[in-house]
Amino acid sequence: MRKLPKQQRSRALVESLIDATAAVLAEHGLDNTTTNHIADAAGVSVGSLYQYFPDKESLIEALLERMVKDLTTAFNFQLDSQNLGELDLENLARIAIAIGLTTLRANPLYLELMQNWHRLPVMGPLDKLEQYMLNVARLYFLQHFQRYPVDNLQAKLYVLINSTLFTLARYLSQDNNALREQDILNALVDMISNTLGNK
Amino acid sequence: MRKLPKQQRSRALVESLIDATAAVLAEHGLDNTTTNHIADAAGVSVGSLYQYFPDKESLIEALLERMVKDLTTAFNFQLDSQNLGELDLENLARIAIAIGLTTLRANPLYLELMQNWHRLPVMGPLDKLEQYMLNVARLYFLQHFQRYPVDNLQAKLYVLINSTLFTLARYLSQDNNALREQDILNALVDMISNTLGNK
Amino acid sequence: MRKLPKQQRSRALVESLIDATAAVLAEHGLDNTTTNHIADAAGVSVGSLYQYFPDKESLIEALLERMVKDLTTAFNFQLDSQNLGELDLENLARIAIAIGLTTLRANPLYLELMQNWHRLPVMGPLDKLEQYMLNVARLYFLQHFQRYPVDNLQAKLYVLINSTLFTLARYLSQDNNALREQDILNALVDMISNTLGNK
Amino acid sequence: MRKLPKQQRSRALVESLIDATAAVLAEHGLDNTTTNHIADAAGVSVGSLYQYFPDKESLIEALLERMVKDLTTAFNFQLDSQNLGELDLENLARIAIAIGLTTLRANPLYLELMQNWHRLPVMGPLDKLEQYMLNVARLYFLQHFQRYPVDNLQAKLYVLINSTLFTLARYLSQDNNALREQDILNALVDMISNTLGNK
DNA sequence: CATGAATGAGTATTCATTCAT
DNA sequence: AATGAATGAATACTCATTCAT
Repeated sequence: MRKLPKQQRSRALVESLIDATAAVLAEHGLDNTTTNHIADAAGVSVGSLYQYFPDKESLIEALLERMVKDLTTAFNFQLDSQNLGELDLENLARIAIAIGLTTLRANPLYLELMQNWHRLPVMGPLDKLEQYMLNVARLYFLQHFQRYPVDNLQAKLYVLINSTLFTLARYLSQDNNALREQDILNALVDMISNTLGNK
Repeated sequence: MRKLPKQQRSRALVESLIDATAAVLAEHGLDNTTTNHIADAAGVSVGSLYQYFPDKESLIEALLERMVKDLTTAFNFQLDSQNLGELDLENLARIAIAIGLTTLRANPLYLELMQNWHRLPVMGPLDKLEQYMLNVARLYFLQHFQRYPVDNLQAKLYVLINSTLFTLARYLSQDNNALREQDILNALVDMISNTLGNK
Repeated sequence: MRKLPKQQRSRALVESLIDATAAVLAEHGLDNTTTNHIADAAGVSVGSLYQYFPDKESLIEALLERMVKDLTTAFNFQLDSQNLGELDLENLARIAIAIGLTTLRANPLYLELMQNWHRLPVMGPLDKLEQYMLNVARLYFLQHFQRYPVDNLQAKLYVLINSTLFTLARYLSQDNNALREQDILNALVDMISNTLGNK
Repeated sequence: MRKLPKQQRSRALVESLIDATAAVLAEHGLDNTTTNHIADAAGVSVGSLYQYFPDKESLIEALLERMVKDLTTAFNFQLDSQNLGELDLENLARIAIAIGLTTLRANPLYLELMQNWHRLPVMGPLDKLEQYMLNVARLYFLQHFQRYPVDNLQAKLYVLINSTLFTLARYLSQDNNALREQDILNALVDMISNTLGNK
């Protein structure tokens, strides 16, 4: 019972450092993000920063990991609360993408992050997101094999998941967009359901 | 008549600097690519480098632009030589992707580049490639409107083109891949033809 | 009576900190010897370390002092046990040097220390060793004035003692040595007895 | 003829950087000697410093090397000008030591250096001095073998040379000295001639 | 136009030391 | 007395860019 405070403080510090990383990243841009800035923004000394993170990269990685975790948490929550398993492919895809967009939009930083994703020094966490999506998708198809028998499923899932993730990322990172989000959303959903759905 | 030599020299110098950028990038990695290295590799002084390129980024940008140009040239060549206009959607997609992969593989540097694409300081040229593909695709559909009437064409093309480009890029940038290239290719082609083709 | 335990603990802690300093020094090298490492190795917090030593230098100084104390203790022991006073100069020198080498060799750390002596931040304890040797030597000559009347005794002792100490230190700190220890020893003894002995 | 200026400038810069190293070392002490200070003192940018020296250590090494070179040059000069070969051992030793002291005293920095010699990060150049002295001594004995046949010559020279060098260094590095330089000098000469001279 | 020596702002990281608990 | 989390000053080194020759 008396151990919690210390661990809580540590945890809080770690979180606040990731927050600070996000804030500095958003304000100064990736190139002007220094460890000293981050420490300042977190109201902590640089020394403390290095007590919790081995180097600068790991901070950005942690930030990305948090985003991925937020996304998967949001998905899991919906998967549990609604009976997503009952939905058909099209609606599932639509809802999944909507959840993703909502989660990203909920935290302005994540949008900033998406706008700079191609300059981040680490992509590792993306692999996790890809994996998570692949697993969820595989599970879904295991349960609905009858309804949606698919050739070459593995490759198709890989292609569709990466397509969706990167297309959304690119769409969000382009400022002036002639295309409406609704149309993009529809196109993505079409793409997914047409590729996987049997006709 | 006396101006040409000079312009030719300029042009040759510019090319050799881009070559050098590519070589240094491939050999030393993005992080150890310095302007001095590039100038050395090109057999030129740094000063001269800055005579032709305003900064380091522009060198990499030029390199990317060249890649994009190689790609579009290859596409154009095939588009002209074969009667691609006669092909159905599926075969067109398959051939287009094959051309892209062939062109990238023809220059080992381009593969290196793809493996580091997410760390490049510039993405600009990608826009051009996207634009080019969009234009070609639009043209194709203009000519085959009858055969392939498509709702929401603009958005679908945007989504499909970006999906294809980034999925390929990611596929090429992942070293150990459980998926065979052939399967990826098929999945991409399926995705494209199913999304655009009327059923 | 109740005070002793506390003082004993203090004493034990001080010793264990010096031990730890020695161990860390030997294992990580002078440059990677940090106060935190030392505290860890001693199983104590850094705070406690600073309760007993004002700064890092003082730890190394204490270590050197211990070495000097070990040396003088060994000398004293032999001086008492044998009747060194009865020996002639040559044998005295030979035995003294042998005692020194034996003592240094008995503790592997001391050898490490000698190999880095020129990088140690403190030389202070050396003064004490020099003083001790000077005193012993002076005493010896006081007792044998008749046998060994020497001009300029003070300066000669200073020169010989420093010569012996530093030459041995340098010899021990050079890894690959073409010269055999025995020859060095003989040369040193010759040097001492020829310089001080009357002819 | 047109190449000289550039090389001369380089050479001058190198020299001035070594001078600056010496000056900063003397003024701020070894611990507060930073590469930026040195560059400032040399009236040069840090970047330039690193164009000529790979790291900080190499600067100090160069300084020591210069001192060693000054010493050997002074010795060589005297060896040539006077017929040192004709001198007897005692006078040779006396003159050699005097030359050393004179050379060191001629440049106040060298004295500073001697006072901090045990804190210098490099000892390399000392090896060269030792070697030089050994060579000179060996040559002398080759020519005077008849007059001075010596047992165990190699070891004795090693011992005497290191003894002399380090004793002088230590003497110069001790501020308050009860002993007069003259006495030290005599003691050293006695030590050398008695150890090597046959009686 | 070419050169390449010179620049110097910029930054990640360490570690001796302190002090609130 | 003990702890160890927090501190933050301090520093070697890099590299894009400039400009005198």
